[in-house]
Amino acid sequence: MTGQVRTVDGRVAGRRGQATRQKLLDCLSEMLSSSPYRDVKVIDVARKAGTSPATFYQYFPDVEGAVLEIAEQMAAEGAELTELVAGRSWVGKAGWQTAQELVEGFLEFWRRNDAILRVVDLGAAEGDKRFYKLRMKILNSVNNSLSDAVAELQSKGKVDKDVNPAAVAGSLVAMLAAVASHQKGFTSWGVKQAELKPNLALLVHLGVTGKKPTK
Amino acid sequence: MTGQVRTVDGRVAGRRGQATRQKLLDCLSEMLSSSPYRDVKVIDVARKAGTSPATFYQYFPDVEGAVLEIAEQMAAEGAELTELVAGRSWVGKAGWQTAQELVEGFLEFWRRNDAILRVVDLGAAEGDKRFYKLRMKILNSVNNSLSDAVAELQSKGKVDKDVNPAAVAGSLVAMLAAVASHQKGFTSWGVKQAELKPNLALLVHLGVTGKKPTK
DNA sequence: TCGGTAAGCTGACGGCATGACAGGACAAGT
DNA sequence: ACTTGTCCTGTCATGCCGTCAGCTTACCGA
Repeated sequence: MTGQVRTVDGRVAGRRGQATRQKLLDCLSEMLSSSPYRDVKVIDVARKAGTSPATFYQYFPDVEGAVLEIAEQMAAEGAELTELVAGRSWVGKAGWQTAQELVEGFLEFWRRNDAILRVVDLGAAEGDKRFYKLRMKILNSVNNSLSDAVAELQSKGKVDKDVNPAAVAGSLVAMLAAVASHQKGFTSWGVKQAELKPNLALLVHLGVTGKKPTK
Repeated sequence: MTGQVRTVDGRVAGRRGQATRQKLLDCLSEMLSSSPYRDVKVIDVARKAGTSPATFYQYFPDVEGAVLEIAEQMAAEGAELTELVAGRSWVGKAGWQTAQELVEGFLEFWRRNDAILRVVDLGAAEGDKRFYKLRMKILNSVNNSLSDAVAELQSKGKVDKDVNPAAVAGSLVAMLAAVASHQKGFTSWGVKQAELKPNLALLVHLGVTGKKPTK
């Protein structure tokens, strides 16, 4: 089932090959963190991995292809985001707790993977379907959970009927992602990291429930 | 005062030179809309403008430099965003109106300039100070207005004291920008354009005032 | 009208990244 | 030792980058 790892020309990769491949991915990942996407060259990645450009092209069609691979791995790990929202309560003090933990976990995940997420975001915004589906895959768990929570509160009459749960959930998730990408930007608006989180949590809680949290 | 337009090697650009320069910028702008940022080459831009790569380098240090120029022009136009928020009321029906018009105007502005804004966003996220300041310049008017609005409501006791106006405003602006960049993404979550706007307006209103709008 | 001067443009070039291929090195089984 | 298939790299044609010298064009004052 788990499709074997293959080289570009169709051979199956053995133990050594997979190690090389992974090393290339790791080095690419590092490069993405330290220099602008536009300037990341195959030759640099290969050099850093102690191999040659030709080797890189044996495993990946181009830089973009390798980035997709890294992103795919990250998306798999991103399942951890599900735990932040699945089956949580959004009423009373527990609701405030849920919002806080969601914000905390989301920002942490984004910070840990910011370099690749930046590129995924760019690809998605440019309309590349592969990146775009990947972005959905990563955000889906959170998005669906939030959407369900809104829909449930709505069915109980606690949220207005003309609210579209998917739209609200998507917007909140987009907000979290954007703020995470530009965390540094906030400091120059005089907002400290620590202050940011509770305010974000407040917005999430307001968006989901329509009410201020009880703390 | 208005620093004369200069070539890279210090000459002042005359009428003809400025026209060429602008043509290059226009063509670059077009290219950014139609192909991924990473694949935009100087030679393509030059060809499209009916000139040679050497001419491009006469006016700009590199692609990034030219993009900054385009973004700068756009930031100047972006003053129109100020009108969406300056001196508006956030109470009662007028408040709902303000939120709606802000969302509408913001999305429109972003859609019109999405290609350059994508690149600015990327540059800012990568930590490039020039892009980062540019992004602030564009968003500042909206951000400051929202921040002021929250602070005012706060001083009247209508918003909790532990809310940080700048953090809330910044987060809302980031949300608007992110949603605008990924508008297409929402359609595959089953959310239509037309549905998106009122829900965004709702979130903005909730964030600023802490209350549901009266419609 | 006629230089003189500065603006404007380009051909050409060394340098480097890309992407493809064929062939050599290596490990594992027989 | 020999075979087989994996793994890596040297090499090469191609194409973009970024620079420079030098040519053309426009403007201006005498």
